[in-house]
Amino acid sequence: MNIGEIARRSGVSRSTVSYALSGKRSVSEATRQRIQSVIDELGYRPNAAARALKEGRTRTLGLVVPPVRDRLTFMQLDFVASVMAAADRADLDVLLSPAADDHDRSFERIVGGRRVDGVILMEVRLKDPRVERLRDMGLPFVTIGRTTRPQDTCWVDVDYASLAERCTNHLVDLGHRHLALVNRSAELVASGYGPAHRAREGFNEAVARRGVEGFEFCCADNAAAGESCVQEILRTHPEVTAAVTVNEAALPGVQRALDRAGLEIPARFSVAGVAARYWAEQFHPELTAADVPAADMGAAAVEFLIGRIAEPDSPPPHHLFTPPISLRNSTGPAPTPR
Amino acid sequence: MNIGEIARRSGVSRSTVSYALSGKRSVSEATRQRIQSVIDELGYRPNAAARALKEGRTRTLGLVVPPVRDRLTFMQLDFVASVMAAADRADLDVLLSPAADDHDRSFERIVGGRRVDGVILMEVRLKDPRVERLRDMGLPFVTIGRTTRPQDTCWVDVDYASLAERCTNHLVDLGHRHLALVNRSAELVASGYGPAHRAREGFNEAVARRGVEGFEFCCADNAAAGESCVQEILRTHPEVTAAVTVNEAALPGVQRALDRAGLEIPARFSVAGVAARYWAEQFHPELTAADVPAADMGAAAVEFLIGRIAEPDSPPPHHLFTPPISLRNSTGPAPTPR
DNA sequence: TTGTAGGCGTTATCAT
DNA sequence: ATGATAACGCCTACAA
Repeated sequence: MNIGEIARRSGVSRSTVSYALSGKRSVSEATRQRIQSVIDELGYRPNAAARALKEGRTRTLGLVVPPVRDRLTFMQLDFVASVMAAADRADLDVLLSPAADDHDRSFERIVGGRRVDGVILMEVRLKDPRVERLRDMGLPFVTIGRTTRPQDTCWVDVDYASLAERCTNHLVDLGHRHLALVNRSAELVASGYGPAHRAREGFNEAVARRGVEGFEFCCADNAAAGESCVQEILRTHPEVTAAVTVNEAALPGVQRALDRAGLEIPARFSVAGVAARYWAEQFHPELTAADVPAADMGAAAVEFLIGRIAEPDSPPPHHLFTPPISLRNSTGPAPTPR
Repeated sequence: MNIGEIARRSGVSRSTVSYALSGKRSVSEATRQRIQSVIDELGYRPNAAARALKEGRTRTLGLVVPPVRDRLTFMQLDFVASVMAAADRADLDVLLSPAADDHDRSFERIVGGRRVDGVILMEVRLKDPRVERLRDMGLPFVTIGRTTRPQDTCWVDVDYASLAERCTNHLVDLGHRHLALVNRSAELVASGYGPAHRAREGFNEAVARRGVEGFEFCCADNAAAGESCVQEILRTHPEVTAAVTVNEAALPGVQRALDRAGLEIPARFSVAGVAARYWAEQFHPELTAADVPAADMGAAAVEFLIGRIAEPDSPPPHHLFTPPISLRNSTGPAPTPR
């Protein structure tokens, strides 16, 4: 079924059908209705490929997600969901691309084949070849997280440095003098993953300024790793009474390790951090944490991207989210040594 | 950058470039190399829309996911991830459509606009208008879950009836005489959601056959609902000593309610069910459960769909997954009444 | 108010 | 081994 067939059956030309549909020039009410009834009867829909070819745009957004080896974190999933929802509101489709770098076939197809009008790039690293590629292609894009040259790209990000710092300060204020940072995995740190680097900086900064002791531990994004990470903390640094965590996927393991060690939260051990609200509330007692506003970030990313598609040469906007730390029940005064 | 430009710079015709790329007719090694070097230099990629228009296929799969109000369950997420991975392996792109019924604009765009070669439909209901629509369109599709007329569609599903039955039998074998079923939400049941209906059937069947008492409780897909659901079970039926659950998202709440009621698992209360392995292992003690093989199901769905795209008139295959129940530590002998 | 015709970038048929 | 050309379905400038 194509526009020619509709035109034939309506007894008009193809252009009239096209205009009746787009409204870009006036069509007499009588013919408009006749055309519409034929369309309804046959269930005609314009072919998206033909339209894309002619118009030079696809009305589709690319969403580049980390390929699934370790499961996506809730934060990432919330983000995907909110991008979907925001795109849907704007009548845009979302094409998924599981790609960690610019050589992944999927990335190549979507970007090289001009399958999308713009791209949202999740989990960018400080130096990210995909960003270079998109820039070279002249394809509008928004990154989640910033690269090392944030001023000339469009991004949304979470201010991990300041959040880690504030969590640390909160714990020091409560009297804790020996703190651990449960960071993301060593691989992520090694690959130049911004949040991990900035969480470290913020933690180290706060620890130094307040004159207390801080130990950083890298931890893979899963519960088992969280459990063994906390076990290691307790073994190697028994004096530690509080932890800052930016690793939400490790939280259930953190919980379990503390439970098993008989360290009641927050009486004997305090935990504060950054997490999707879901995980914070899943923690027991509920976690004092900065709730990453993944939904807002997804909506902002889509909004930015739509703007850049419309005006590619406008200065790229960005937004650094610094959500407040919700005081819940996982932090308390440092236990008095006995 | 288009094929004409490559042809011009290589000093050949467009068709030669096309054939050099596709290999569908022989091209002399010399010209092939010349063309290739021009392509490499300019970074040319065939335009996907033009190709789709000409070839009549998009090399894209549509994945229809439930729109995000309640968060997607892990099972669903695993499924999305595995579809992505399987599609990627087959060099197919995935277009996302958040749609609960056939009138959702996103569904309409993707299906009506022929944006995809085939569709994977998640969370189908027993009677699902999207299925009718796809059938009418003649677009190949695979459903996750079966409708009431499973023989003439292509699907993969989990055998909830038999799994619920087997969990129930296991608990009865252990001496439990008063059991509860923690089912999915009342809305899902009302809307004709297959797994919820079939879990109920399997549970009722087993309970009747074994001559024990069974109570069904509907429960929304989140932890809070799980907690209040268990509280209600304990309040209204204090004689219940075991629960069968098909609601993985409720598990953390189930756990919390039992903990708070002081009912040790499995000494005082047993739980068995169906869940993504992740949740089963997250439970404490680990949950005796049938682990839904979401990854296998996603891969199978993609495989089926590719087959149907290739041969739309072949008899539609389907596969009912009946994963074994992994005996873990959440089930034990019924407590002796005191 | 409506029709005609060209072109978007590809692939493939028919020539050479 | 290669080239010219028509078609895929749509949109829109130009003409009437």
